[in-house]
Amino acid sequence: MNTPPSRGLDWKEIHVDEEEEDDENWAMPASTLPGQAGHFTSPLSVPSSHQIISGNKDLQLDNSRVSSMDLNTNKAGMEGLDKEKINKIIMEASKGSRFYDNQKKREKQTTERINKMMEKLAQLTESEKQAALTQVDEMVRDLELSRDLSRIIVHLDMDMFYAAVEMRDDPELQEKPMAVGGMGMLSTSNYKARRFGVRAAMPGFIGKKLCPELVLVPPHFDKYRAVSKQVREILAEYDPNFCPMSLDEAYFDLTEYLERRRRMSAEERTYLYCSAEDHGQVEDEKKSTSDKAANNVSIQERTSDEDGYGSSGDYQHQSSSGVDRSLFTSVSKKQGEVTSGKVLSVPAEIQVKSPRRHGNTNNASSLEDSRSEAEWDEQPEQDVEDEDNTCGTKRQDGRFETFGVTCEEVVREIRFRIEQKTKLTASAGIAPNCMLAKICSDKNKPNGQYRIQPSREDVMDFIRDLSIRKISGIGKVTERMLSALGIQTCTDLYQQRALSYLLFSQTSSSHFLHISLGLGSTHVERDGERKSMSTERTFKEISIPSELYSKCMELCEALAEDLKKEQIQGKTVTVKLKTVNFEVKSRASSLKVPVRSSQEIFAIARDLIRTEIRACHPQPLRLRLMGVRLSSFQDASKLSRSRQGTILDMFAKKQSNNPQPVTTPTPDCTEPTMGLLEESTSNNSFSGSVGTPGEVSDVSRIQVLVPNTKVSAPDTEILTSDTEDGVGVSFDNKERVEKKDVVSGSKKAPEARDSTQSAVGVGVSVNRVDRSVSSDTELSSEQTFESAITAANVRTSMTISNPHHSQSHLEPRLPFCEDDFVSGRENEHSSIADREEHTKQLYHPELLSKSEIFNQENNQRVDKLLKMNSHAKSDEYGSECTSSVEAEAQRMLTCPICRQERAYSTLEGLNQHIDACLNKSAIKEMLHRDKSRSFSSSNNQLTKSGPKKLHSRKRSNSGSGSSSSKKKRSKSTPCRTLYDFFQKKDNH
DNA sequence: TTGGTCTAA
DNA sequence: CTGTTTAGACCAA
Ligand SMILES: Nc1ccn([C@H]2C[C@H](O)[C@@H](COP(=O)(O)OP(=O)(O)OP(=O)(O)O)O2)c(=O)n1
Ligand SMILES: [Mg+2]
Repeated sequence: MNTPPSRGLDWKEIHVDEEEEDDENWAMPASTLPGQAGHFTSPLSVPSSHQIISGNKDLQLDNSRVSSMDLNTNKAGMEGLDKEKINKIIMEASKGSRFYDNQKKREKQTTERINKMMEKLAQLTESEKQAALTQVDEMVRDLELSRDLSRIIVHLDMDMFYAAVEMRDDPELQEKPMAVGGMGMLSTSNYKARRFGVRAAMPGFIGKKLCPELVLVPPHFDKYRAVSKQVREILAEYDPNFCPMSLDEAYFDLTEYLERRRRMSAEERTYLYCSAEDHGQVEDEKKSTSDKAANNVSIQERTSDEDGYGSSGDYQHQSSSGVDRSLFTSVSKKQGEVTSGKVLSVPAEIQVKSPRRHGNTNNASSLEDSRSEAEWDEQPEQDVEDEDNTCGTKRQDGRFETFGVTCEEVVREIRFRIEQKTKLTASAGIAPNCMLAKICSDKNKPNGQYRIQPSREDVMDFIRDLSIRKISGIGKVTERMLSALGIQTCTDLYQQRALSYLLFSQTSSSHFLHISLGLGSTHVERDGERKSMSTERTFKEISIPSELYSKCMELCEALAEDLKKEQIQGKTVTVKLKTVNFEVKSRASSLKVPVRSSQEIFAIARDLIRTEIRACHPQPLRLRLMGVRLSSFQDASKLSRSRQGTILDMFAKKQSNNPQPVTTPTPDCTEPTMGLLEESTSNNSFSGSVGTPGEVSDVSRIQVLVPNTKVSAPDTEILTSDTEDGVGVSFDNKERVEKKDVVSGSKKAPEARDSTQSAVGVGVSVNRVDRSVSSDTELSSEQTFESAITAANVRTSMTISNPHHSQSHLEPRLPFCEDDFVSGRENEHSSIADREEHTKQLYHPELLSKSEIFNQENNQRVDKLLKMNSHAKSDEYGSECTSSVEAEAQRMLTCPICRQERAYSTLEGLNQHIDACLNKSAIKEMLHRDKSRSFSSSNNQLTKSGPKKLHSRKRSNSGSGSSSSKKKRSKSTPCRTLYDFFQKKDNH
C-alpha cells in the first residue's frame, strides 16, 4: 500500500500555493488595429513596429539577468513553485561558473539576433505588411480548406519515466524525492522532487541544493529499454505503424483501429487486472531487483504472456492493491496537488473522466457501473452527469475492466494495460493531429489523459490562449524571438502572421502559421533511415594533444563498433569539440568514399582535431567534450543486400574499405591520388604536427613492422592490409578485441559507458603500441605513447606502400610510385591500408610536407601519375574511385565492362554505369528508387509532415541538383514573390 | 558542404 | 566546483 507520493508532504517544499506557473508575467497588449479582416475567423492586426517594440520584453530586460539559467517550469508537476526562490538558489550555485558565463554569452547572441530582427521589422512599411497579409491569408485559406479532423492521433508519454522505473524497483524510493542521474546531470526526477524545482536536465549538484534530501539514482538504461519494449508491444496492437519518439513516448493513430473496435465483443475489450502469473512474476521481479539481469528477464517474461485476454489464473488480492497504488492514488494526488482552481476551469478536463460524452452509441455491451467508472477517472470528485452512458466498465469484483469503444476508452485501456504490464503509469493526449496530441499528453500529466474533440471550434478553443512555448519545436530562443514581436500565445501568433511571414524563413513562418491554426501532422510516420551516427563524451579537461588524440581514438572505436551493428558506412566525418568554456565547435570533412572502420574514421577525425589544435596554438586546446559523427551514409540498400556483395558492392568494395575477409574478386589497384599533388602545397612541417621528438625512430619502427607489404600476394590481401597499416591497424584491432569484454556489458547503454571504459581503451592501445614499437626507447611518458601512436600512424601512411624507398631513405615516402601503378601487384594495395593512406594523405597536408620534397624530387613520376589520374585507362580506375581527387574535376574513366570511356565527376557515376552494364535489375531498381523518391517528396510537401516537423524535409536532399531546392517552395505553397522580393531588398 | 544553432527526450 | 547524450532540422555562407 502506498500513499500517493504527493500526498503526505512532510518535505519542506518550495512552493507557493496559488501562483500560476507563468514564466513571464509581463503582459503584452495585443494590439488590434481596425480595418483589416482576415479571410477567416480571427481578428487580425499588424501592429506597428512601435507597438511591438514597446512590448518587447527583451528591451526591458535587466541586463545582468541570465534568464536561461532559470528554472523551466514548463514541465508537468512543477506548478505553483516559488520560482523566485528556486532561481535564486540556482543562480547562486551557477554564478561564476564557466557554464554560466557561456549561457550569458549565448543569451547575448540571441539578443543580438532579436535586435537584428527588430531592425528588419522597423524597416517594413505598411504596404509591405499589408501585402504580406494578403499573401498569408491566401495560405490560411488553403490551409483551412485542407484541415483534416478525421484522424484520431494519440501521443502517449510515460510518467517521469526513468524515475518511475527506479521507484517501481525500489519501493524505498517512493516516498522520497529522487532523481535519476548523477551529481553532474539529472535525467529526470520524480514528482516529489519536482516540488523542489528539481527536474530533468538539471545538474545533480544543483538538485541537491534545491533539495538536500534528494536521492540520486544512477540510470539503468537496459531496464528502460526493456520497459519501452513492453509498452511498444502493446501499442503495436493498436497501430502497427506507431511511431516511437523516444524510449518513453510514441505517437499512434487509432483511426483504423477504432473501426475494428466497433465490431469487437465486450470480452475482447475486457482486461484482467493482474493474472496470477503476472503477479507472481512481479514478485519475482521485485525480489530480483538487486540482480539487474534477472530483473530484465522477468520483465520480458511477463511481456510474452501478458495481454489480459482471457488470462486464466486466480486473482490475488495484492494485484488489486497494485492497481490501487498507481491508479487511484494518482487520482487523489492530482486533486490535491494541481492547483484546483485553474484546472477545473478547463472545460475539457471533464473529458478525462467522461468518455461517455462521445461514446453514447456503442456502449451497449459493457456492464455499467458508473461508480466504478468514476473511480477510473482522474477526478472522481467531479462526478459526471450522465453516468449511464459509460463506454467502459470496471466490474464490481474489481478483477476485470471492460473498456468501451471510444477512443478515450481505448486509450484508457492502453494505459491500463501498460500499467498492468509494467507497473508504470502513462499519460496520453488525443487530438486530430500530432502537434495537439503532444500537448494534450502533458495536460493531465501524471497518469491522465486528455482529448481535444475533433471540431475546429474545439481545436481553436484549445489553441487560443496556449503559450507557444508548449508547442513542440518552439524552445527558449524561438520563444524569445516571438516574444519580441509581442507573441506569447497562439492567438498572438496568428495575429502577427504577416510579420512572421516577413521576418522568418518560409519554413519557419509556415510552421508558425500551422501552429496558430491548430494544424499539425495528421498521420504518424516513422522516421526514415537514420542519417547520422555519433558518439561523444564529456570528460575532465584534456588539453594535451596526445591525450586528445587518444580520446579521439576511443570515440572512433566506439563509433565504429556502433556502425558495425547497423552495417553502416558514411562519407562525412564530423568532430565535435566543446571547450572547457562550453563553446561548441564542429569540424567536418567529407570523403569521396564511405568509411566505417575506426582507423579510417580516426584518420580523418585526428586531422580535424590537429587542425584545431594548431588553430589555437600557442594556446592549448582545452576540451571538456569530444564527439565523432559519421554521416552521408551510403545508400543503405547497397550495404544491406549482402555481404558477398552485389555487383554494385563488388565495385564499391574497393572504396568501401571493407574489412571483412571478403576479397574483392576484381583486381583493384589503388591509384595514387591526385590529392597528393594538391596537398603538396602544404607548408607545414611534419614535426610540428604531433610534436613528437621521436619521429625518425618512428619511421624506422614502422619499417620494421611492415617489411614488405607491397609484395604480399593477393590472397593475403586483408591481412596484409592490416599489417600494412602498421601500428595503426594492429593496435587497433587488438584493442577492439580486448575492449569487447569491457564494452559488451555496458554496450547497450551508451550513456552508461563512461570513463571507466575509456581508461581501459587507452590502456590497451598504449599497451599495444608499446609492444609493437617498444624496441625504440623513448616511450616513457603516456604522452609520448600517444605521440608515438599518432606519429606512427602518420609515418605508416607515408611509408607503407613503398617500403623500398622507406628503406633507402629516412624520408617518408609517398605511398605510390610508378611501379606500384604499373605492376599488377599493385592490386593488393587496394585494401584497407592503402585506402587509408590515401585519406590520410589527402586530409593531412601537414603530414605531407616531407612528401612534398619527395614530390619535387620525383616530379616526373608525379606528372605521370597525374596524367594517369586525369585520364585513367584500363581497369585501374576501379580504384580511381579511391582516388581522392576533388569532386569538381571530372575524370575520364573507362568502364571495365563495356570499355566505354566517359567523364565522371563522381564515383557514383561510374558505379551506376557499371551497374547498368552488369545488372539490369540493379539499375532498374535504382531508377525506381529515384522515381519514387521524387514522387514521395512532392507528395510529402502537401500531405505529410512528421510528428516533429511540419514541413517536408525530404525534398531538399533528394536530388543532386541544387537547383531543385529552390523549387520547393512553389510546389505546394503559393509563390512567395512578395517574400522573395523583400528578401532581396533586405539583402541590399 | 560546412559550421553553427536550436530543439527534444 | 559542478551542466549529458544523441539525432535531426534549419540556416547562412
Ligand atoms: N533532458 C532530458 C530529458 C529526458 N530524459 C529522459 C529521462 C526521462 O525519464 C525520459 C522521458 O522524458 P520526458 O520528457 O517524458 O520526462 P519524464 O517522462 O521523466 O517526465 P514526465 O512525467 O514529465 O513525462 O527521457 C533525459 O535523459 N534527458
Ligand atoms: Mg515522459
